[in-house]
Amino acid sequence: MEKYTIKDIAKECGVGVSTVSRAINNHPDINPHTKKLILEKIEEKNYRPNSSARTLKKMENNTIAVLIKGISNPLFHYMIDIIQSEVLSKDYAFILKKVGFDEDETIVADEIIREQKIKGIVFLGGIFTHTEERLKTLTVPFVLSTISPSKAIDGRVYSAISIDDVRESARMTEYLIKLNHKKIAILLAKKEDVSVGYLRYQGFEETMKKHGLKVDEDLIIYSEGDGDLFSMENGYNLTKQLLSRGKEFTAIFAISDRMAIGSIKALIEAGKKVPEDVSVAGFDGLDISYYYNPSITTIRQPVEEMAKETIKQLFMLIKGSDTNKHMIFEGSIVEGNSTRKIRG
Amino acid sequence: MEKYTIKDIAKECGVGVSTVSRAINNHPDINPHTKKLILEKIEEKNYRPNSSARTLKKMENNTIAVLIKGISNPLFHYMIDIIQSEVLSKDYAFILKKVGFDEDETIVADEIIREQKIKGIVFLGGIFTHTEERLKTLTVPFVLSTISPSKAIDGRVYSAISIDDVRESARMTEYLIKLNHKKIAILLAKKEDVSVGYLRYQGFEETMKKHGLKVDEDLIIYSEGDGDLFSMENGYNLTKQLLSRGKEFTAIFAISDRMAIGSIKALIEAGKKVPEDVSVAGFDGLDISYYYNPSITTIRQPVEEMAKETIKQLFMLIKGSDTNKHMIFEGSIVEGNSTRKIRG
DNA sequence: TTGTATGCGTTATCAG
DNA sequence: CTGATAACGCATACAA
Repeated sequence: MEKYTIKDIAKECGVGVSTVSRAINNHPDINPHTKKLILEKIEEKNYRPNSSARTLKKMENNTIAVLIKGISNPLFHYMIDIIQSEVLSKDYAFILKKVGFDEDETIVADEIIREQKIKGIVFLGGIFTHTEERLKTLTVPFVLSTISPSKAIDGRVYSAISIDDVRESARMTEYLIKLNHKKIAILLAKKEDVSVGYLRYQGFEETMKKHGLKVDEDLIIYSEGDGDLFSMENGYNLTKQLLSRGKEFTAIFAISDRMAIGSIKALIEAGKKVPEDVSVAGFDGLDISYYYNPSITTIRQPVEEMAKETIKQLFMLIKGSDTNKHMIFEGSIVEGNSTRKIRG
Repeated sequence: MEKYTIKDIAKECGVGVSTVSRAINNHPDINPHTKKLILEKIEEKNYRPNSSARTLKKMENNTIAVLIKGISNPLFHYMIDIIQSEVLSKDYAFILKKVGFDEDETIVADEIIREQKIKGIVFLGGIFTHTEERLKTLTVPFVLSTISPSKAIDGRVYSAISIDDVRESARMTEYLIKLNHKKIAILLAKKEDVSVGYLRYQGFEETMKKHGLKVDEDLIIYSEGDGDLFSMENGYNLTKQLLSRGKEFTAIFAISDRMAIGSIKALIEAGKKVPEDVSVAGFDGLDISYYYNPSITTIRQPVEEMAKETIKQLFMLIKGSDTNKHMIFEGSIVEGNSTRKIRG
């Protein structure tokens, strides 16, 4: 009972182990009758091949690992759902691994690759802090998903699925400006951030300038510390900081929906009404942005498509393609009740 | 480069493989000098032992698997965080596996056990639909976490960490009644539910009766269909159903915070104000219940403690304990602005 | 303190 | 179509 192996199956069926192996792995050259017999016995005894022995022998492991940075980001839940089912439908196993905000995911990836001989990796979330050197050490195909590429690194060494953060941020900024907002505060990630945070700021700044509007330094709020900077809590704290500066503003652009929620909370606590006194915009297009009160104006990321494309790209690489692609998806404004047109 | 094994290390160091193995596994009987030499070489070559070979040889895999049903439930994110770090701190590996709502997690567990020879399992979330028979097939220690035990099954065959859903639900009902609410609608899971959904209804019903209040059949809304019934979307739909019945009510008790959010959304859309026209209460104590507008009155589950206790129990079982425990944690009311006192 | 040899459960090769 | 047997990489009993 304790260990029940292929040998036991073979013995009980009166055949050799290789025959059993053939039955398990759907090899063509096996007598259908014997095969049926074996499979029935396997079913009866509830036998399952030892995966360690299997991967040891085959020196390959049909497994895709998803390394997720920020498991509390609801944006990823759909994606995981889709990715998992896509992976399983291709008869690959699926590993989900949470990476801490202070961990280097390439190191985690490297360990998994060496230890488990997996076939591919999806890096989900986090910001782009990888050096070209480190990316090159990854010996299996991988795709960066919802992680904006860095211009500093040769794009040919990695595949990425993302939106154009600069463009989408500009889109939102345009929208706010069209509503006559001129004094727009923005809640950002860390000052040193070179990824999502920086890109979204860039789109904001460009658009402001394009419209001849000045970006007031005092209305730019950077995050500090570690942990999940895109959280409600951080949005809440940043907004309190903003309010304490005493500067006038008519709109807040939070670079995530969750930050926007925290921001609205802080505003309400301070006795301000949204959108009557202040308009607040988010980014991501989470469900909660619709269900929040007021519903939040946001940029919707096409998560389903992005998840599917992530897997598609990954499998193309696994199947031998050697051209890394950077797929940029288009977001869209979802108008909520957290923003309003003010007098110009 | 492609495959770099313990043999290569041994060869390059001019020692035998067993010596290398001893160095890796911190065996006592090894010359410190040789050990240092070997470890340096390992570092230099970035060698990592093949985990398949390892577990195959040892026929054991120091791994804990968490099978999570409902990855979008934020309640679980903290727990996973804590569980993962607790597990890793004990030098066990950690596997996270998402189980679909329509999947039988005991079957998934069984597969992992047989294939991967893991040491223990945490079932996180979902409802208790396991038969005693199936639970007994599980050959490794496991703990049901945040899953309310079923009275129908001999408690000695499994360990469980949970709150007392009946008691906590009663607690919330008491609270609403104290605010003079008499016509309370309740949003539930499926009618056939024998787990969380049923237990929370039971606490509600008992408390209503205790106070001589009648439970109006028309104010009980059951969910239908599959998928995540505790979601915002479902709360939204159930509330629309409730409203369409045209019955009078002054409060809604949603059995999850997310349902409560959906519920409030539906009420607002219908032109009702929360809490002025209708009070809404949730259950779970998610962060969002604080950040929502209005903040939501809810029952806080002590997730940190529960997560820690889950792992503690699991490891006690792994270490040889054979007494299954059912730890019941106490929740607490968190008063928000979604409920108010009405005239008695 | 060290090296050699064996076997963990499986798949692949090759001879029947 | 089938069965014996050799690997896969590692840990360990045993010999040195």
